[in-house]
Amino acid sequence: MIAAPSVHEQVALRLAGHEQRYTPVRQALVATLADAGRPLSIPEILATNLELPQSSAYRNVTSLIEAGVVRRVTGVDDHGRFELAEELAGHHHHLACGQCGKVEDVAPSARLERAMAEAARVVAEEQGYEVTGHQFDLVGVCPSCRRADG
Amino acid sequence: MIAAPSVHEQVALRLAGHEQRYTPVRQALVATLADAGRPLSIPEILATNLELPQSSAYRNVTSLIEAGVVRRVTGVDDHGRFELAEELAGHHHHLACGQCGKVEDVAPSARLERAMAEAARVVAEEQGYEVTGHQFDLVGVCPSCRRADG
DNA sequence: CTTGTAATGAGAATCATTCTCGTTTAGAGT
DNA sequence: ACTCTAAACGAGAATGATTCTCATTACAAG
Repeated sequence: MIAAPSVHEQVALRLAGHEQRYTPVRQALVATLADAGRPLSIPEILATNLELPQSSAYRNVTSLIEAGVVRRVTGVDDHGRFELAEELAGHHHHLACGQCGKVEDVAPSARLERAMAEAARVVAEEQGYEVTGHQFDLVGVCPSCRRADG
Repeated sequence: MIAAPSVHEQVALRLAGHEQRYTPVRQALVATLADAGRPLSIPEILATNLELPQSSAYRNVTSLIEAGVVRRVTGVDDHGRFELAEELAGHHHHLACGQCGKVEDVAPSARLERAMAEAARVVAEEQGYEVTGHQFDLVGVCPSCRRADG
């Protein structure tokens, strides 16, 4: 799966809006995240970009987050995980393996989204919050960990 | 709000099952979490237990997690947050403030739970995962941060 | 009362992440 | 193409949450 060309254009545009350049390192990061189609940790990103220094990975992921291109996802283990913002990758949810920590994307269903929107509205009213988003994560055991468990 | 007596009994029982004692430090931790009614970070726990050493807080929270009494929740900032397991505190969801990081408990609605259960079933079938639980977090801005923003 | 095992707490160690800083590069203007 | 300025780079140090180490203490059973 190759990233759609428009993704790179949008990223360049957003970075420009923050007076930041769309450098080769950043292009590589965006391409890696677009290809993966699931949130990646920094070690996972480094594993697919052998030449990339750790400090550059962290610094540029932060830059991309500031530009609104990338979003940080907190999974079940200690590693932060990163994915393209929903405007670029589409709205979706996550399925995390509680044993190995791997995270997959899950497509949203209309019924679930409706129920969540209603929940957000109710909570906003009851607690006085301004609700800006939601996160729905399923936790389970992935096929390969199920096999390992026996 | 005082913790129901049965909570302490259940905790003692579960710890015993792991050959661990329900010591004063652990009682204090459970009482603190039960009183709070929302996930607390270690600094928050220490703030309400001035005599408690940091290393004991971390060690005993870990013990309680291993005994299935406490659950770790990852919020919007760097601090891990801890709450009583759902068997003790009841099933619920979270509402996190994206600015100050505070996390509140939110009661589940039947309709939302039904939609989530269906989503879990579909995903389990499609991806081959064994789904063991879910997490639904709303993100927003809490009343006091809304005021501060102006 | 002894004895084995769990728990304690102070400090060191670990590990993800962020910062520092001297060097390099991209892009606008000449 | 040449220069200039600010952004970006990368290696390593620094930070900060969390975990580990270890000598000491407290509990439970015999």
